[in-house]
Amino acid sequence: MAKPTAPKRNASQTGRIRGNGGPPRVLGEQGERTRARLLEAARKVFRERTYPETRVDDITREAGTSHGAFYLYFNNKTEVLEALAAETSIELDELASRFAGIERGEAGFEQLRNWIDSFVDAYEANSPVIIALMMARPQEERFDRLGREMMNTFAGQISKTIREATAGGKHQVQSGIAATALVAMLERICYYWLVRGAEFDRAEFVDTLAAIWHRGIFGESHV
Amino acid sequence: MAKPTAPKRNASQTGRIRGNGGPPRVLGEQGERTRARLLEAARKVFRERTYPETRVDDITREAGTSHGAFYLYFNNKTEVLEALAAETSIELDELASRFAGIERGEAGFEQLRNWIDSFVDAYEANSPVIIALMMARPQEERFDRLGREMMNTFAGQISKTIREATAGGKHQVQSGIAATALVAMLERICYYWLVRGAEFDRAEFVDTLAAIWHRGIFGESHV
Amino acid sequence: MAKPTAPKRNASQTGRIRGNGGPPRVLGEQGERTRARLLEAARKVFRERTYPETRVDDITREAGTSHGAFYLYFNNKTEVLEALAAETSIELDELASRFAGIERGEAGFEQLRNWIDSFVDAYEANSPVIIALMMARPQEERFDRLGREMMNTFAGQISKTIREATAGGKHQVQSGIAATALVAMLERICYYWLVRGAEFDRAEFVDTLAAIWHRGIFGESHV
Amino acid sequence: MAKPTAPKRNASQTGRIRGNGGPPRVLGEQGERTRARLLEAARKVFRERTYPETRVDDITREAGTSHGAFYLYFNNKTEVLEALAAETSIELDELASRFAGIERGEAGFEQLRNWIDSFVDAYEANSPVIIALMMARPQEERFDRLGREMMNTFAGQISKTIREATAGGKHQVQSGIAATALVAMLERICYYWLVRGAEFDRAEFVDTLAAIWHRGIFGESHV
DNA sequence: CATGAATGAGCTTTCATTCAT
DNA sequence: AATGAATGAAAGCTCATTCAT
Repeated sequence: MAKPTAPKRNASQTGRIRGNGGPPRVLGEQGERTRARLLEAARKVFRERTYPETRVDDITREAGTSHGAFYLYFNNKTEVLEALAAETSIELDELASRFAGIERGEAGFEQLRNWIDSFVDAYEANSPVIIALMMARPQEERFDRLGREMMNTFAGQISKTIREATAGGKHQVQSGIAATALVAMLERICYYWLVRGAEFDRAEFVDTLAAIWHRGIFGESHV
Repeated sequence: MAKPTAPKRNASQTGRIRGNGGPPRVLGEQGERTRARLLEAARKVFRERTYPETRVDDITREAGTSHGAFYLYFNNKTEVLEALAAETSIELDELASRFAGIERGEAGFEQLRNWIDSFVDAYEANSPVIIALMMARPQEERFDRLGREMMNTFAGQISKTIREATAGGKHQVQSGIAATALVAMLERICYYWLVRGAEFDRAEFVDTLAAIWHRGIFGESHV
Repeated sequence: MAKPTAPKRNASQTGRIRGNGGPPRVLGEQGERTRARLLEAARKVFRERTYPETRVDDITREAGTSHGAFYLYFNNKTEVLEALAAETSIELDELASRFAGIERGEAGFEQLRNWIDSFVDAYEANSPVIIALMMARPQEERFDRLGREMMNTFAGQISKTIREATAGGKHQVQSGIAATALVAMLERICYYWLVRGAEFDRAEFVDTLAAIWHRGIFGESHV
Repeated sequence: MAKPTAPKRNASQTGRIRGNGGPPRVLGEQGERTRARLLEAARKVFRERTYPETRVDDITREAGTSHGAFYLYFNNKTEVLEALAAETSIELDELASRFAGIERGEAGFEQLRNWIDSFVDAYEANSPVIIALMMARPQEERFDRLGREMMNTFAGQISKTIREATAGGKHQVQSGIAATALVAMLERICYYWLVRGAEFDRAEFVDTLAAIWHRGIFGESHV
């Protein structure tokens, strides 16, 4: 009875909730629940399969919705990641801001250990998103940009502390590079540990990383 | 928008040339040349497009061969990467072995600078392979394993040096973790710099990284 | 890129309001208003997007109703067009009937001009419906039939006049074919002009068309 | 074995024959045959189902090839129509050029009959393409343009003849409008007759159309 | 050795229609 | 009378791999 429509390359400006044309359409309670279910499912399968490897069907299957429901709440797969990234971003920004107070000396070391401990938690909780953003190919502009921003926010905070700390010393360090390097190290080693399954002891892990950071920021090697 | 399927292949991944049952077909001179051309082409397009984003067609087009020729020399796409990885592996092993002699003190710092400088060169030359292996998902067993091996070889060497250097000092460092962390740092920051286009000055870059490594390996932060 | 499916509907296409079994639900005042709003919205978006390209959502969005409301008043998309076609049909029938009086000679030419002028107005007002019906594919039985009927009603009237007018003359004309041809011409050229944007001057347009009709109906070419 | 690739929105520049990036790839004999088979199949199913209603699968099924083969020769459905349109275009241009010699008077009437007879043949042979182009929605730029061009080429030729013929006479005709109108008439009435199945006698059809054209171009109605 | 045509599973996305509230 | 969430059958397109020549 219904006459099939000719497919259009340039998708019509339709879309009910995925507000391509109209206002972003406020979701009802049930809709909000489904959307949340989809996000949670996405987070889970991204973790299991990696973002690029995840199929929309993996998400809906996990969420227990129909395939079509997905496109009721997101225009495409990238949008889910963006939504999750927003949450992650807030969490990481907060973490970065807590770096501000890190001091020199023994007390600082203790603070660093705690901070790194928190980083590990945050990484574990957000790894699917962090990884996706950190591994974004330059072609994926959105994610590339998000990834850079995340890195910059983070490294920026560290950089400031390094700049303040680095009074003199023999082997000077460029604070921007050093900060980026330290963050990169933290991110990557968490990846090896938590994702790729390297076997480290958490206490040793935190201690060691804290030590390297401490030396990298405040210290100068004994000559 | 389509994910190509892996038509059930019972073929093993061994043979250097197709026909996995017989003895690894020996290549004539012309065959060797074609194979080399394909490898070089692969290296080039992997750099431009990333391994997972590269299509077999991209490689053959670059190599100027027919599409079918590819499967004359490789059983599948993964094998090309493996072949390239073998070359990379040798180069990196050699680099790692040169780490053995790194000493304490000022002289060691100089050695470190040179070594890191070499690392940067090696990274630049081999980035497509390194990245592919470092980003391999656990599901991709072959690459996952190769990546681990690469990392282990590398970190193992560093680890030994650290173990020897770390006599005492306040904040003890677990040499395995530290080594992995330092290598991870080096790999990742090269990625940001050389692949994702962060703007660092090479001299500063090398100096800063050398300093962090030096402190991380030999040093203890001033308290 | 997807063609929506017609989930098997056993429902007939009759009822003015859903629930095809019972008597055609009488609408309250509010219902009548909503239905009218939907019809008006449909007419508007059909004009902008073409009937087959219009999504039910486009209509409800324009009408400011919920998506579901649409199916409260129409069994499916085709029914809206049918409803609009009914209105158009009346208007065109009336126009066709006014053709009856067209006379021979100079006076008739003037009448023809006026009549064609009215046709242009009617076309402009009803183009979305006319186009949809005229372009209906044979598979779309309903529309195909409606389109034929519209054409027949129209051409029938013209045909009669031609039959009466064509006394003798050299090149005989089959009145049925001629009438259909003239109507087809009028419809199509209005389409080029008003829809596809050909640039014609209205006065010239009406004069020229009137002349061709006049010659076609009454005239014989000078030999 | 093969690692599925992440889908990319911006399709890679790949494509072997469909020369999206490289040179248009010359087809071998077999390829040429398959391409021809696909074109012929497309022409057939376009006729049965209408261009917009035709699915790529309909074409490949008819051609007896796999779905993928289609995309080996055409980038998408529109390209097939374009390819067919090129052939049609040549045929129609040739037909239009043959209009040049049409004369006044009785001889001209005979010429016109023959010409219209040829038009009917050409229409019958090319209806799927002609219809697709004539019904192209303004949004489909390519087809819209092709359709206009076709119409202009045609009407241009007629227009010239009308301009030359129209010496004086009472009811002046704007040659551009008249030409477009006559062509539109011819196209549409062929559509009703040959596609929508109106029942006309061919001889009468040709005679009647020729008469209307003759009067329209040369004649003036008897007053 | 080499070619290039062919295959087909599988992915993303669309939208008419249904239905619980 | 109205809402808006959910469904699911297609459609277009991609590309690793196979194979006849």
